[in-house]
Amino acid sequence: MQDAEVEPGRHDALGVLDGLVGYHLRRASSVFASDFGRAVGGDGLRQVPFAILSVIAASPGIRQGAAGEALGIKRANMVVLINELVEAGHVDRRAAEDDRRAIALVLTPKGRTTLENATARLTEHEDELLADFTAGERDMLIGLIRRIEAREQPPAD
Amino acid sequence: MQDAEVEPGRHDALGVLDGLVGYHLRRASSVFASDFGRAVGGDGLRQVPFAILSVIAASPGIRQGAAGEALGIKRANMVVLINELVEAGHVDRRAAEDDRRAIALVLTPKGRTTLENATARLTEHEDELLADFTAGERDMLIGLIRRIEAREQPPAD
DNA sequence: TATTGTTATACTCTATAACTATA
DNA sequence: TATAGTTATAGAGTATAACAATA
Repeated sequence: MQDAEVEPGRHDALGVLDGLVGYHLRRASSVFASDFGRAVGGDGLRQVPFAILSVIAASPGIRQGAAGEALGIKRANMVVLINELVEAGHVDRRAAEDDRRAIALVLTPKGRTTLENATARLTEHEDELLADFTAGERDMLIGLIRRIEAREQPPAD
Repeated sequence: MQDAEVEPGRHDALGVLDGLVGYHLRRASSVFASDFGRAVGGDGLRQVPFAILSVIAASPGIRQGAAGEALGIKRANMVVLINELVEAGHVDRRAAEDDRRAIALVLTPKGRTTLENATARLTEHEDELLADFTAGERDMLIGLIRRIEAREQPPAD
């Protein structure tokens, strides 16, 4: 069994990288990120601001810090992102009732429609991207990914 | 069946986001990225340079452009990354034999040991991160992710 | 003292356009 | 003309440290 020369086409071109789950997750994530841009990027909506809109819609009046925590976004970075969403007319800041340091976030009507339209288009795009997945495979995929997410280590902060 | 009030703990805190595969891939990818830092970040090695080392090791003498293409890295960005790896003593540039415009990349002995050590530690870390996955589940995961990677759209460039 | 939000700043990755030298 | 590499630059996400206001 000699001359096992492998043509460096497709797989083995990556070397040890091909055996690492982290690398494949990174590339797959990038595929969805590009698709996100094709789906709603024309409206200037990006992944992170969209995620923030979704979290606020799910918990109206949520505090800025809690919203960031749900998404793994640091407080310092939330400030700029919320500023952007407020200036775009998607989010309103309100004073938190019980804590005068805190800020409660709510969606504006514009923010709600932006979220709804983007969600519809994103769902279409994801369905297309996963067109050759059976429902079972798709559930399996999400289930496996969720178990990885659960392994997240809390940041030192 | 009333009073189906859902406590906003864990899942529903994300809203529509929770139903999008792209979001979960992004977070899972981030979990592995953080773990990469814990595994080999102390040595100053990052995900992208590590990936480049792996590709060069798999195809010694590969051209700079081909290495970037295998990893989805644009030519302009490869320049800086290769500069960094050369200055770190991990990579040597050689003239391509048949094309005087091109550059052939090879690993130095130091680059090889860096790659080997990092790979060993990364494999350990991935095994730990995926400790509660059966071998079948792990194969299933990689298989599903690869099918997503295959959906990548070529950049306009 | 601890927490919420803020400012300033730096690093990494990615993207585009214009340039050179070779082909 | 087209391609391989380069330079310059900008955008986006993330990270840390220091600060003010409030708890």
